[in-house]
Amino acid sequence: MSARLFIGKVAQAVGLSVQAVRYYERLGLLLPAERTAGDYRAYRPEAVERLRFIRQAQAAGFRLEEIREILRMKFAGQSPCECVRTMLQRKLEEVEEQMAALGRFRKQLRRTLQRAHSLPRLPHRASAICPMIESMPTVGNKGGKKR
Amino acid sequence: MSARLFIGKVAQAVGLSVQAVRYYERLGLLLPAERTAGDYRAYRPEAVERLRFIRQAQAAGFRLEEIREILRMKFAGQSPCECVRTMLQRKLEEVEEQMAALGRFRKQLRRTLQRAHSLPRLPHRASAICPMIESMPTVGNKGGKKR
DNA sequence: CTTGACTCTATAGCCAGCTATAGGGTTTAG
DNA sequence: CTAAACCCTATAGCTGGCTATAGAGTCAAG
Repeated sequence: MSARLFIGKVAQAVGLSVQAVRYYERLGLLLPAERTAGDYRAYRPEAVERLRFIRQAQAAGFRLEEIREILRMKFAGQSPCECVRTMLQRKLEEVEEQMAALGRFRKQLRRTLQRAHSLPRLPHRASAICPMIESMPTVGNKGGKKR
Repeated sequence: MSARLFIGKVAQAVGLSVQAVRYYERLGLLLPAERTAGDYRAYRPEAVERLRFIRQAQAAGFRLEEIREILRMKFAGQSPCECVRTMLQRKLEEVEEQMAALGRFRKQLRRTLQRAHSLPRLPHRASAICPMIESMPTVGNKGGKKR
């Protein structure tokens, strides 16, 4: 009789918005819940756990699509752990890369700011827009973003 | 007579797509070019320099909106350098923050992978989806992205 | 039975920086 | 004069993870 939760309760329990929960369902992260006669989603408590898992996995750096795959595997009776380990490994490498890129960018910024002290304040060459920026080497990458 | 470049040449000269150049114009980064009788944009060579500056500024980590402001200042006869310095300073702080967040995330990942070696391979508790992920502490932030 | 809180679907919008497409017109070498 | 290569505007779509809105229906307490 009880043990059925409407979406608002479920969302509240995990700290998500109602729309986010519906969104997860649309993406296939959440199995479609049973419905009441009036077409309300009626969740069982397991759904809350599943949503909590989703949040955990997000915190672990997984994208929703990846999470869906993990859940699908589990649902298919497989243990996703081996695969998850591989994914985590890959994440780690990505993070390393991002950090390296950010580090390069930071160095760049520092040097530019350093140089700023020794540049003439005003006026600039007429043709220049801002020597501070113009004197920066072009780094093909804008600071750790993909592209 | 010569010295007029159509958009394709200009784009090619700076390594942008034609659409990107038009997009910059729409955003106000590029002054509207003169037009031929047939409504083609006819650029003078300065436009190439301006676009190059835009790329530099992008590489410096500025967003297009910020670049537009810098250019507007210059156009208004002001020296944007002081302001640019402030912006660079702020960028630097942002980068520091991002790096710190990434560092925390990396630590997290490493610990999780470490723990993976000591976890039972199979089978998991029925209720668990993946203990590896479930054993991770929730870190409000998914690895250095904004949000 | 009313009322207010809740829910439903479907659609559009946000961020940033573009790319892709449709359906036309222009330029210029040969 | 033809034809290829170029250009024009306007609109829609991409990425990812949502949020916001409209317009309608449902649930449950009193």
